[in-house]
Amino acid sequence: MPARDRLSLDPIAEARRRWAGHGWEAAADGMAAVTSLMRAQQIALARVEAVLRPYGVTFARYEVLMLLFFSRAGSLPMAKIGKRLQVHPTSVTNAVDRLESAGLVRRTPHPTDRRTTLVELLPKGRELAVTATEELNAQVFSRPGLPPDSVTALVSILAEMRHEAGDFSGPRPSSSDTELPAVDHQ
Amino acid sequence: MPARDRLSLDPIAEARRRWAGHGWEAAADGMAAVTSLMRAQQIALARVEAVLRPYGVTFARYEVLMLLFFSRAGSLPMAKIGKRLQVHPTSVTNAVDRLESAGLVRRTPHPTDRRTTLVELLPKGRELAVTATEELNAQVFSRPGLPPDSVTALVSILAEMRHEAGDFSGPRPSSSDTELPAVDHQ
DNA sequence: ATCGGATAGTTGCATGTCCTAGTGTTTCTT
DNA sequence: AAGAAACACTAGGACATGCAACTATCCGAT
Repeated sequence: MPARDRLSLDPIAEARRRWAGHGWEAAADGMAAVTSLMRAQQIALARVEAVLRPYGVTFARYEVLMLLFFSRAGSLPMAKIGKRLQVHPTSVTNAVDRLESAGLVRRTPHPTDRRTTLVELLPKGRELAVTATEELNAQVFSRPGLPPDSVTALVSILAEMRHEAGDFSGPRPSSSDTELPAVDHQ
Repeated sequence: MPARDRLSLDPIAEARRRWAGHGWEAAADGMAAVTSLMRAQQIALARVEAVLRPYGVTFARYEVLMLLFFSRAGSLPMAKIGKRLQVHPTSVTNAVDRLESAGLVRRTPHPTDRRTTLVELLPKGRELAVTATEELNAQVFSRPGLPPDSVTALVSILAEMRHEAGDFSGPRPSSSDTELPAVDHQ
């Protein structure tokens, strides 16, 4: 994260004005939204990866680890990982390859379905998951650089957008859902 | 964009519940925000790149094109492009290399400062900028998959986040700023 | 006038992600 | 039993990012 010179004006606000000034008013807000999303993701990812780097995992691999961490048996089929994380099967293969090389997970055959291979979280991986998460929580997640209201509003709006894009079919979680007690359903 | 199976439940809402159920309440919302950001960006980027693909440019290169398009002289120094788009100098070199190969821009020496090279938008690049933008406006920016209120709220929240992260030092644009007429200032 | 630091841009290299396409195996469906 | 579908892997390419090293140029301070 190089300390780049900060600009005096918000470049996205400027771009939005230029869009509007060019007769593209109807699309100006959408353009600003998409561009903001790109930049904000970049910022968030950089913060997360900086914390994760000492542990030798990327965010993609950390997500795999956490998925296994929260799974009942501590293991999941490759395909299920891909679906839950919304990534390509090849990306799962790649991520698991590296996690396996690092001794954090292990591939084991599925007991009944011989097509599928299970990914099993090893003790070392479980330990790393906890440690890295506590570090992430402390350094990033518990201080996202926004007031709490904005954070929940952001989550809510993005959930709406993801739902609209077809990420999940169930009811769109409203912000009030986030206040409900944890219902354990598998 | 493969038509992946949509999940029944919002995976991020589930992860948030698990975080909370594990004693990590203070970080649960932040985790959900960061994860949502990642996924939403992926969705938005996929939509944009799908529109841009026929034109042979990526979003990164399209942004360079638009920056030049809106510049007074139709040309900018490399360094200025990097600062405005918040990307590394190497990324600018890379993007300009490809834009130049495609005959969309041209490198020219700076008249007074012989260190800097100017990137000049060529007619073909200007034409592509307009055409691609109109396509993007029609297919993505003018229908972001969110009600207008949510779009402006999103832009506002992300602006707050970017400002907090040090992206720009000026006043944080409030949502009301987006309603102001286009003031042309260079 | 010149020395040294800062700036501009490029290059090479490594890492990581995503995607397509093709392969082989296994399971499900009819 | 035959065909369709699902699962995982491999190879290869495109792309963005980041760091380090290098050259050339500019500019400020002595």
